[in-house]
Amino acid sequence: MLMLQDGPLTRKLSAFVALSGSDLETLDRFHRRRRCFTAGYELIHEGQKNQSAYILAEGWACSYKMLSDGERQIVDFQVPGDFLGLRSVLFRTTDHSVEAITAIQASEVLASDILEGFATAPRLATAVLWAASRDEAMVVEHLVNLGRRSAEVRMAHFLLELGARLQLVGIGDKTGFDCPLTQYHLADVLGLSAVHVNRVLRHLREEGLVAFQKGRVSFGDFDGLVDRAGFDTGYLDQDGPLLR
Amino acid sequence: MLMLQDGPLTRKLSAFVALSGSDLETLDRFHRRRRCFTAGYELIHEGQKNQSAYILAEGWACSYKMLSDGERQIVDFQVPGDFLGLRSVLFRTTDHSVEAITAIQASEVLASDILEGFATAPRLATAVLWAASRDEAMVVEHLVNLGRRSAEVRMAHFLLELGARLQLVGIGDKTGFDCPLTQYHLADVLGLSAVHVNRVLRHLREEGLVAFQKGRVSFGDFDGLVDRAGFDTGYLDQDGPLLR
DNA sequence: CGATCAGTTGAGAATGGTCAAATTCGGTGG
DNA sequence: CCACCGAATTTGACCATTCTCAACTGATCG
Repeated sequence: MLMLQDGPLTRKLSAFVALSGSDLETLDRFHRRRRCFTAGYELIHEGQKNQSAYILAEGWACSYKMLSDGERQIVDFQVPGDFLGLRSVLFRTTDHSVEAITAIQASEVLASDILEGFATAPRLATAVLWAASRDEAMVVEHLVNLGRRSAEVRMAHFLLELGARLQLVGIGDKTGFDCPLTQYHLADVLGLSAVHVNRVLRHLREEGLVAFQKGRVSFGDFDGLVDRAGFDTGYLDQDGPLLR
Repeated sequence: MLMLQDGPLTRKLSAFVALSGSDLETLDRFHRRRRCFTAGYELIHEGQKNQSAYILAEGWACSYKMLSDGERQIVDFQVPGDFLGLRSVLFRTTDHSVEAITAIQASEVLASDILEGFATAPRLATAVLWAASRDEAMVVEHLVNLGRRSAEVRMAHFLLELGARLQLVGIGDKTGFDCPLTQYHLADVLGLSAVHVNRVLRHLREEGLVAFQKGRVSFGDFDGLVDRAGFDTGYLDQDGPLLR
């Protein structure tokens, strides 16, 4: 038997579906085309056609849309173990862009890899669809965040969600996590100005709930923060998919 | 050959993929379990398990999440030809609720219907996946709407999107469409207060761009409204799916 | 040692929310 | 047909959150 990779994607999927040896081999074949990109590189461009997808192995990325007035709305961040542009590989054009936030390593996955892989490893297929469904649930939760929560609650909720995602792939724990985002990134994902992000962070820090400083998020009072945010992990830990 | 139904879903899917006779027969079998629900009935409840999905044939519905403080964020409205809870049928639990806005007629679709149907009619499968992908793109666009657009632009954008969707299923045209939504519905989808919704509507009406009155949306100056909203239909009319 | 970029802070302005009170409208019972 | 009810809409006054502009600090980097 081969030495199989044990990357963050494997770790994430295994938390929800018990993958067989053949599933793991198929998943391993997804990682043949390893690529490196520098921080700021735009991997996927809105409106472009016939893109490939990637599995992020190392570093952070974000998906976003630009508006005509030059403003940007970040839809979501991607951390190790996440897919980049999975939907753009199944449908010809993509409706948003994806760029690297840090220097990243990612495996390029072709549409044919996915289609063939799913045919031979149905259990893997359902696991990947589960992950895609979770991503969609997160987008919906962001929508609620933007529509109905105050800046401070929004920030608290966002940091908790990010923490939960990172724990799942073994990065960070209850005390906090390393985080390469700038306050401008937070502004663009939360629909706030960078100035207000700064004020909100200060307030949360002064209350001893979370500190966001020098590339690290430190939870000072985890339960207090959960309470403040009204954070319910329900949308993150769904049951496994239908086909067992 | 049977007399096949020609509902709004058929109409919508046919606009993007040429469905064969056998696709249409399979699609027809999705419509065997016709149900009626009164206005306000909650078809799908957040957190519930093993739900079925529905195809909306007549009337309007909305999907939403409630917050702990009693506020509501509507994620999207569903109009004839849309699926209700498609994702909740493939994954065990659903992360949001769906309720009927008007009295509605909908066909109940079981997970087994979908899986069997997709096996025998792959072209139909890709068409349905295309529709699901379009729905996802709309959620992302709503996210951008909430995060980065002013109340007035948000409203304009929303009404234009709704108009475009309804035209596709043959309800309404460039002059406007009938619309059973209250200003409270608009507030809950746009993340505004009902009072402010009213003010924004008055302003748009006074400028002659759109009127929202007595259950009808009338476009007074369609091009002017498109301009005001920065509306770009790109995310709605994607190309057909990969498999032709 | 400039230059640049992220972060920080203050002052004033604007967008949108809250509260409260009319007004309109569709239906419903008499 | 009319009176009445409740829901939806409309408007005004005031308030809160968040934005914008502008300046300043501190770190990093060539």
